[in-house]
Amino acid sequence: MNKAVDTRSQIIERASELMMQRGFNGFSYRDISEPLGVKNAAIHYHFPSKTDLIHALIEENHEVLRRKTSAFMAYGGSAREQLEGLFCFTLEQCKNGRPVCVVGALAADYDELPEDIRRANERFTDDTGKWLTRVLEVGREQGEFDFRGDAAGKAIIIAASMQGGRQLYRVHGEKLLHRLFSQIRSELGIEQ
Amino acid sequence: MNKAVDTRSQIIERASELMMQRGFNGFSYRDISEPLGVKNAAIHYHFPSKTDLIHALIEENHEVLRRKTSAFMAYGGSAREQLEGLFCFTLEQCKNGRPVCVVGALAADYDELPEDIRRANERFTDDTGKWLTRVLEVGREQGEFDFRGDAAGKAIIIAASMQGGRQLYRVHGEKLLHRLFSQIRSELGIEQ
DNA sequence: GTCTATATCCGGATAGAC
DNA sequence: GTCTATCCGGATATAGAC
Repeated sequence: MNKAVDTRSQIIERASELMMQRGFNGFSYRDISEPLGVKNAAIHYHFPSKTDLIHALIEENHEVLRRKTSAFMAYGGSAREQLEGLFCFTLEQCKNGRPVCVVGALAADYDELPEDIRRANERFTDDTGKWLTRVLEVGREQGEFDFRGDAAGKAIIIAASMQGGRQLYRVHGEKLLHRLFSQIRSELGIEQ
Repeated sequence: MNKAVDTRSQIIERASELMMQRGFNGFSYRDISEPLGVKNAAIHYHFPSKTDLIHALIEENHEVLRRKTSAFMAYGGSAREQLEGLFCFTLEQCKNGRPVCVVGALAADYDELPEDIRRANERFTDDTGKWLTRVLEVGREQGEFDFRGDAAGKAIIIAASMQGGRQLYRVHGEKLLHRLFSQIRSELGIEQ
């Protein structure tokens, strides 16, 4: 692993953090280069334009999600644990200064974004929705969850509320997220 | 109503639209002044700084919400109608190029915002939560809704999912919002 | 692969004329 | 109350040296 690879991944890491903190228009190249101890030109070398950087960043986040969820999809496991993992992940991200998820961070600028970024974003949310639907289905089959109706519909309201919850976290803090998680558990028939 | 008042309110109107479209950092004074046929300086006359403008904009939106909801709070009415009004309002806003609500638009930049704007935002979301909780309570009392547990918790998940739904609207379009609305209705025991 | 230096543009904001 | 003119800082991006 040479220096270039290292710088490249550090840029993506820092850019992800900034995106989730401040959105697409909320950070500059200096916010990345300064803490990394490199110059703006170094970023342009790895990613010619800002949209190239964003594209790489979405793919990277997608890849992380894939790794985290593939084990469950392939071999089965506790649905309850998967759900709590989602809650935990969301809470940790918020606490670590990443209160806006990638999709949310891009939402504000969506129609200015190039087509390929929109596609990448679409695939990302699609995969998340499918994973959550599967968790709900498996959880019901295994008797961990108790709910009626369409698992896909349930997945939509949960996924949407997690995104909205991140926004409300900013305004009302951690307590609100815990109340949201409690409500979701309660609606899945999980005694707490 | 003289010219100044008119310009002032037009600025707020246009700024609201831009905020909900692109977020705090996503628009400039030119985006406001050009379509209004005035110069940037005119905006600075009415609102010395950008945060002054944002503050006025939140208050204005809050006022609109207050007017829309006060009748229900004071005299009672159909809770179902109120809920459908919320759905309709959200969908119309999305379709009219306002896919991000004020809270969401500010979320990305929240910790850069001055204290008074944060307060205004807090009051806004508080009032929304209280209104929705009341709608759910009244709806259950009147037999329009059927759900168990805490109405405030239900309000949180619904409010959060509406905000998140707006973000997902960008990625997956109107169909997703309709599925979200259906799911909420179904979880409130409303036959469709 | 990373640097320095620079180009180009656009942002919010202010001063002062009308 | 709105204009013109201007300031100043910061943004993305490029050219060419090392």
